[in-house]
Amino acid sequence: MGFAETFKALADPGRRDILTMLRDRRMSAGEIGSHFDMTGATVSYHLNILKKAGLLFEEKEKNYIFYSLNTSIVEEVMVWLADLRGNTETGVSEGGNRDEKNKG
Amino acid sequence: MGFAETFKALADPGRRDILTMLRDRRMSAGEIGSHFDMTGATVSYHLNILKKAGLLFEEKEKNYIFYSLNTSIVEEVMVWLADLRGNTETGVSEGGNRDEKNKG
DNA sequence: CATCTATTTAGAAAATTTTCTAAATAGATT
DNA sequence: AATCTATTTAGAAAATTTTCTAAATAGATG
Repeated sequence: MGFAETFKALADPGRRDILTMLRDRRMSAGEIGSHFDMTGATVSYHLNILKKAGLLFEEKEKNYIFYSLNTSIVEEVMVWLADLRGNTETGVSEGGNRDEKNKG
Repeated sequence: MGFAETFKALADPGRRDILTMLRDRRMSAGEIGSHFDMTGATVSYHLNILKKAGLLFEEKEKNYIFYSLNTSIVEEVMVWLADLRGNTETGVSEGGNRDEKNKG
């Protein structure tokens, strides 16, 4: 894993659309692909990018493969961003901030 | 702006390091560059990517250019991710979720 | 004003990403 | 077992990103 892969995966608008589609329910690769003007092979490529980034779960059933969103990775990214921003609520820094700051 | 540019900017480890360096204080291009094994021109390229993504502020002083973090863009990304994850606290969807879900 | 310091811009090479077509895999159906 | 359906893998072409060197800009200083 690693944030590089995750942010890279999130950088593509089509891949973000895929994640949004999977927000509420799982979908097969084919159903996902039907929303795009792309080859199935290309959709498969994008699904693989998202999967390697840890953003998708995969379940094989019959000849289908169903994909769903891994929200825990989404949350990991949010935590990283929250630390970058600086923790405005608590006045306490989680990461590498060793100074007196964040008065609140 | 747009999320594509922002996520793409965040995808590079060096660029994330730059943002982390700027978490607490502004720094000049040269000071930023001194932390990396790269040409000044390359650092300038990365700073420009971050700036175009909306992640940096720029202040010119003397012959220096100081960069600092734009936390409001960081927060916009966090909001997008929070919506993707689904709003687990309130049970109310901000985005395109029109179903009964999120029991709490 | 010559020139030094800080930084960016230009242009090209190298590396990576994205896309396609064609072929491979694998389970389902006849 | 033949073949149909869903999806992935392979390999190559096209597009984009990253990096460098060299040159340009711009303000500061002797």
